[in-house]
Amino acid sequence: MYTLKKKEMNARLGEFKTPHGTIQLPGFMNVATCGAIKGAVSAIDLKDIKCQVQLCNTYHLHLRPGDDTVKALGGIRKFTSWDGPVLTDSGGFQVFSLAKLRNIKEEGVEFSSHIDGHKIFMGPEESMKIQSNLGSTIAMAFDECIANPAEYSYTKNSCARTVRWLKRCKTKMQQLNSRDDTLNKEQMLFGINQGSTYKDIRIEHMKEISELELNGYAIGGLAVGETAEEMYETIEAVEPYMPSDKPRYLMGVGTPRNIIEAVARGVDLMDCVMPSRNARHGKIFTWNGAINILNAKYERDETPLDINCKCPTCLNHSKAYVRHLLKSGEMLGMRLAVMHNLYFYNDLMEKIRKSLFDGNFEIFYNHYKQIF
RNA sequence: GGGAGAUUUCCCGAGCGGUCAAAGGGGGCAGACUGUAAAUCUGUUGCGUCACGCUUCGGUGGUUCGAAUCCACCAUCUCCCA
Repeated sequence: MYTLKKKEMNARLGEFKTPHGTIQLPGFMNVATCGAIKGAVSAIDLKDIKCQVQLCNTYHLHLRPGDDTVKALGGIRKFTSWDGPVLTDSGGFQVFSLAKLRNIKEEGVEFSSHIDGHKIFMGPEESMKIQSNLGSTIAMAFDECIANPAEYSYTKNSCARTVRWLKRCKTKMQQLNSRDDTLNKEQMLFGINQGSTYKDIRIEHMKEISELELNGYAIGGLAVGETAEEMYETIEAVEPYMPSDKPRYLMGVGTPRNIIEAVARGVDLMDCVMPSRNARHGKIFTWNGAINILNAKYERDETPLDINCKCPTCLNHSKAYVRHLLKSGEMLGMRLAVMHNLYFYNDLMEKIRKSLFDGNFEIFYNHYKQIF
């Protein structure tokens, strides 16, 4: 259940009660695609990096270890030893990212496994079944994330299909939630808005899916090649049509700047691989902008990654040490960098919430849009 | 003591007379990364007044219009025979 506590500009301070814990909004979801945040970060570390929600992936966990296995082991939360909320992405994004390995039809999508090439079929029913087996807190609707740029007519047809798929998702989930052997009978469902950068299609699509009374609504298909300005304009166009009593989730976004811009436009939830992936590649987020810790100038820098950061890495280690570990290919280097970046993102959300609570989000926004 | 082979740009390693400032790795330097086929990918890596010129392939001489590539000697290393 979503509660709006305060609003400034279009930004919403709120909270979202789930059976697995309350998520303070605006919030960031930490991406653990295969059941772990890449970079050797375990669920027992998540509290230290202020993580509220984990995001896992239907497609990946279905392939390995298999959603039936996860179910047999008590579900994704028990399996990973994380007792907080988990959102599972539907596999819809893989329709986009595995473009060369798939074939889209009305019933669903045929993939070739990226692991061994074997054929797998996933449609709305399959995705819901898998997510039910995983026992996540929130399941995402199975959608098609359209590549950018996209033809108008293709986009329109695809969105119409995504609505049909969404209805099938809802029906299937109701069925699954009422079964005795279902792990999480209160599993929630979020719908996903698509429409590329065509505002009329976006709005029409949003209107249609908002009628389905889902637990939350996501904006998908952004940050896939369009400019940041186009992304912001798309959010602005769609936002008035998103139910205000439900959480709004902008999928797969983004940079710290993208995040404050999205929050300022009424977005509550985000997720992105950027903090973890960039950390593995040496790009470190700080309150003074991003730095590349691999740069030679940090070879003897004894200061922490960010002088103002209270993460486990910054409290204990220097730039020089993290740089050395990363350069040497030591796993610890990735771990320390990933922990920092994720803490930074979660801390960013916390500071956004505080500024909203204190009534100075606009000052915060204007200040950090200069830096990020 | 005799015989065979090696020595290449930071490292490893191609090259066997011109198209070689010299393949390919590694390392270095820099960049990218947005619901993770991503511990990945891209660029760059002798010097300069940089669409041209200069100096490099153990050393010194030599052959040739032209040498990292051929010859002689020297140095160092490896292996085989005594």
